[in-house]
Amino acid sequence: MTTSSKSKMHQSKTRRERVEDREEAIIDAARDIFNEKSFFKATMAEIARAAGVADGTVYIYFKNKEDLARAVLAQFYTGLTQSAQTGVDKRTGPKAQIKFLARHHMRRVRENWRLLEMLPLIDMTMDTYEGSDLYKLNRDYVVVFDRVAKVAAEQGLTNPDTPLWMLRDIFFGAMDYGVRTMLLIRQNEMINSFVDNLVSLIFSSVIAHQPTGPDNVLKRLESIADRLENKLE
Amino acid sequence: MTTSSKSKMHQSKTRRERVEDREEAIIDAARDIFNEKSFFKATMAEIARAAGVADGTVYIYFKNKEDLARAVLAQFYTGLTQSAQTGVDKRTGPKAQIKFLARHHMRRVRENWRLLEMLPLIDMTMDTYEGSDLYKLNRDYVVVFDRVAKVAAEQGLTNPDTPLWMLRDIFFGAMDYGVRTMLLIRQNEMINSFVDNLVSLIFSSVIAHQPTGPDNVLKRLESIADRLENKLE
Amino acid sequence: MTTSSKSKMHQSKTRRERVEDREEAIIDAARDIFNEKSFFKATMAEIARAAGVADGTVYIYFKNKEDLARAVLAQFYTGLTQSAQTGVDKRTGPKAQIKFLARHHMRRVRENWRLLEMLPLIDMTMDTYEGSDLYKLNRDYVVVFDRVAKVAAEQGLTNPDTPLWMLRDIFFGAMDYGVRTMLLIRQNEMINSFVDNLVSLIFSSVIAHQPTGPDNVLKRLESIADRLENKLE
Amino acid sequence: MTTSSKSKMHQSKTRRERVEDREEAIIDAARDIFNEKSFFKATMAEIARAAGVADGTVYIYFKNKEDLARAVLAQFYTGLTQSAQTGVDKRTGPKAQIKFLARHHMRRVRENWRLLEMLPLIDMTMDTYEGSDLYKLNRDYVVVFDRVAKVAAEQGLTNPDTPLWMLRDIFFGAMDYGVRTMLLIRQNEMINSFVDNLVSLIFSSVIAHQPTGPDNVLKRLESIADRLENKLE
DNA sequence: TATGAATGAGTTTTCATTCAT
DNA sequence: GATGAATGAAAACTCATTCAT
Repeated sequence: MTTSSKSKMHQSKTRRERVEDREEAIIDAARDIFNEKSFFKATMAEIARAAGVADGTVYIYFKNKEDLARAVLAQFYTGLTQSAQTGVDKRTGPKAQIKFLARHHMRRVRENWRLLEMLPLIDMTMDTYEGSDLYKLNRDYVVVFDRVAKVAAEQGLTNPDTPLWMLRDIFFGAMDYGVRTMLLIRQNEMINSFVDNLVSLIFSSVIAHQPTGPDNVLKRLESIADRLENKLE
Repeated sequence: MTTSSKSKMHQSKTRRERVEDREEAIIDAARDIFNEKSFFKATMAEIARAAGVADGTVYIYFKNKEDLARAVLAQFYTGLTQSAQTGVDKRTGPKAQIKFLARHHMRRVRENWRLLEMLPLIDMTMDTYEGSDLYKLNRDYVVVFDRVAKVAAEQGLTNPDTPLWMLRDIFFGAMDYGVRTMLLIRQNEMINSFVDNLVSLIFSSVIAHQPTGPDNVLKRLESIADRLENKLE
Repeated sequence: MTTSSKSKMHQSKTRRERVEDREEAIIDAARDIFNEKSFFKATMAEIARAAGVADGTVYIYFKNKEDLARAVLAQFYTGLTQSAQTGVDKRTGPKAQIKFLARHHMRRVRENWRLLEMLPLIDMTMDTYEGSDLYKLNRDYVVVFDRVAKVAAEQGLTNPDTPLWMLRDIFFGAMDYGVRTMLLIRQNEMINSFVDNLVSLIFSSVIAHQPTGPDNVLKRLESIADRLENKLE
Repeated sequence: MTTSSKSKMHQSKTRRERVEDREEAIIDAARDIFNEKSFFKATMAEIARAAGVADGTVYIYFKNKEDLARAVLAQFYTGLTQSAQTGVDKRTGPKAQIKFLARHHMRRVRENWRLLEMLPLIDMTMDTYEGSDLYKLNRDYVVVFDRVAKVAAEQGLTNPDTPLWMLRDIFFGAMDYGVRTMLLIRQNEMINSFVDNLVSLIFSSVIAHQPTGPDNVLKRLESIADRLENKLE
């Protein structure tokens, strides 16, 4: 590569573009390696090799291994949010949208679960997770769900007693766990059935939600019984 | 522990007992360190120091670091299953039992979440997770839930369309995820509220078909009164 | 084990005998392990296990690993010398005796070559090899050859210009080397042919001056016939 | 090594040259340490220190300790073969050439005997010694002898009954053994005398090699006596 | 910017040896 | 004498990170 070629205006890539290409190549390579071997078993040399750059070059773009991992997760979440939102926009009605989100999430998690395991390893270390870039990106992602769930709630499709954040934890938690057991011991293609059940559960709670007088009393009595029982331990 | 069981009065412990104590001391120390620092950041030297033994001693009891981690998880699951079952036995009715299991699970996971993160690191490596000791212990634990959930299903308290294993994944998944978000950004003491919502979600799908009758609540209250009386004697 | 049983006169072994048995058992086990794995790859625990004693017991009989190795080699050389001398005594004429020694040596070395590799590892460390016990035992062994070779020289069967010690080095050196190449790349059963050639080389230099007379051969055959007759009685 | 080969005058070495220097420095250091302390007693840290590099640097050039030892032996054998062949080429006549080879070998072995002891430790481990690089290098070396010995045989200077490989084993075996006893208990400078005797032995065997009728009968009778005698044991 | 050789702290693991029982 | 659990010094090897070119 001669220096003269760099000065021409009609060259295909600007210096900035080339730099961005490199950065992306490194992130892509890191994502694959991290996802294949987990954060601790992956080595920087391996990642550099996969990216087609020298060991030292990685440190020009990323301060250290953890920083690189953060960038990988950031890229992952950004893409995830984007495709999630795009899919939601294409659909009508909260139920269809949530179903899409569920399927979309499970597929992506299934392909990248080892990547996602890095999150607590990396970010929880920092006392200041809230406020961190990664936290914000994760927030952006779940907001896609939140918006749809809010509409569902407004339409009376979900149980008004369950706060949104809890619904969200149940939604994502069930899927993350489900993906793992599917990977381990179940056929891979139960995602659709899993999603149907999960979504119908979330929506079904409201079907009969018409508390009457005696029901309320019973509920309160049950709650009292629970509390007494737990104290008995 | 009675002293009478020892053959010689002038020595507090037999050699065998001391060996067992040591093994337990090492497991205990390892559990604490693993839970504090995660598998990869914990060092064997650190664990040995915490257990009050020399570095080499750990290797008398455990073949290597992974083997030690396996023992830690085995001990954890065994205790978890035991206390779960004990708590279930003390309660009447699937709903109360499931509520107990949920609270119990969340409390334990909250204190040991980094420990539980070791599981995929260790056991997924083996191609034969099914059939591994750890798999069996985990199985034993979820079976406690399965039994209760089965009764609930038989009583028509849950949605008959949702298979048991899916209910299980939703149950445990929601909690594991919930614990994390609580640790990160929410007040620690939302567990009760979270559990109430999760359980009501699981049961709610049929709430209208077979409402909890006054009989059940009365029975539970009577049972609680009995136990309180016994305790106060 | 009660003390009373030790005081009885009719017991099969005296205390001293039992101690000697143990010592021998340890040496035997050590010999096998050393020969199988070499000095550095063999572990004391392994040897103790093979000998059927506890780790610490080995150190009652031998100061340390090197000391044990020395004892093993001493036992080996003692036996080697003994069987060499016995075989020589049974034969008549230097040539037959040397041939026997050669075959005997090669067979033993072939079975124990890794054992013999310990010698330089152990004894050369000491600046005072001459004067060491092992040196003396090795000396005793080669003396068996020396005596026969001296007779051969006196009978003019060997080249009078070659000093005895050189003949000895050639003799043993050729065999030790030959055994190795046989172990590595040649059929195991070339020993006889190798010996014939080596011995004929040593003797051949004078083959023309004093050809083996018919008398000698006749004498040997007569001696053999005698012994066969004795054996058949 | 000429300076003209470098592209820039102001730098003494190119990066590539420095890398090669380092590799050689490590091999040289390793050779010295291995030769002084033997494979197992030498430590990688010690070798690194002697080579003037950090511990980790050694592992850039050699996969592990065994690999380093292999490189040391390879370098040793390559040099040995080269100087042997050069010396042979300078001389005329098989006898003079063999004498040179003998002296050359003994001098080199005397300075490096502990190095050569590594060979069985390293290469015998591999089931496939034949075909290994080290085997080939060793082969190349003995071939220098083989070629000369073949000429000697063709000129009728050696006993035609002794196969070449046996002559080779006797030649090298006698010397390796001789070096050891010289190191241990004899004056160092007996090499020349040893070589003269060994070579004359190898060549003398043929002096009188003209088997006549009665001689053959005697030989056969002797062989029979041998066999009978060995059976008598 | 890019390179990749060099670094060296840090880790796991082994094993000869000791010593309380 | 016998035991075997405990010790802890070593040693091999790894890898994130740096820096001269």
